[in-house]
Amino acid sequence: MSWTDERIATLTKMWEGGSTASQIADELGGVSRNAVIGKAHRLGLRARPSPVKPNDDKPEAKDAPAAAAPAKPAARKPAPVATPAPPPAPAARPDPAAEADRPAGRSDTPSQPMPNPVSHQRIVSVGPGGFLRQGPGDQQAPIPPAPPRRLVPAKPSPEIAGKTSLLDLSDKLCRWPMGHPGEADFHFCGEAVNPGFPYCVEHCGRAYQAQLPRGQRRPPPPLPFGGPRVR
DNA sequence: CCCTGATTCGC
DNA sequence: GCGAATCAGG
Repeated sequence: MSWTDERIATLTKMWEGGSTASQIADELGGVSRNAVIGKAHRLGLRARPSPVKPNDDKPEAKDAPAAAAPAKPAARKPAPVATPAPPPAPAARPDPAAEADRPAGRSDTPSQPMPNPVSHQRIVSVGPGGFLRQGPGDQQAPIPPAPPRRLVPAKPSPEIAGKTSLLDLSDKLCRWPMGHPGEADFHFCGEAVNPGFPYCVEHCGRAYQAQLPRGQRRPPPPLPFGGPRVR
């Protein structure tokens, strides 16, 4: 397998989206987890919570910096090269620049068909309500809402009028979330449930989907990544 | 053991 | 450039 533009794009999106190298690997198919990691690094996509080497940098203070070089594993690295040239490396490098300059190179032809984001069913990473599932290490804003200073009887906003709110839910009404929590018009489906399920028939179709065996996932997947929120 | 990403190095 | 082998932390 070779790294085509599309495969690289998938890799990039999934990597930045927080998918693990393993997930990316068997999503792409034909490549190993190592291959994905190797490629990701070659692409310059690095920096993401690695289990190893959290990088503990507290060098100077009063220690001689010179004696820190040959620490331990000489078994693999011969490298007898005498290169005592420590470049000052003055330029600070802002990382975000690397990913911002991509629009030109893309093959975004108008013939690209991706008209129906609703019908995609990537089970791995999009949850009900359209949230992108991420690893625990990837949470960015742990504290979204500033708590109100005074509790007030939650006046129903105009947007929610007639909608099924949390308090309206019963085991007869579909609990499928519409919109996103925190938004003014967040509510629930409210249709009559599919008996025995928490959702109506339509949303049961969204909630319960067959999981294909690992190796058998569809090879050319419509990407969930970059795709709009499903609603 | 399993998982993870990082790194090295022969190809 | 590629990726298996290896390392190392969770």
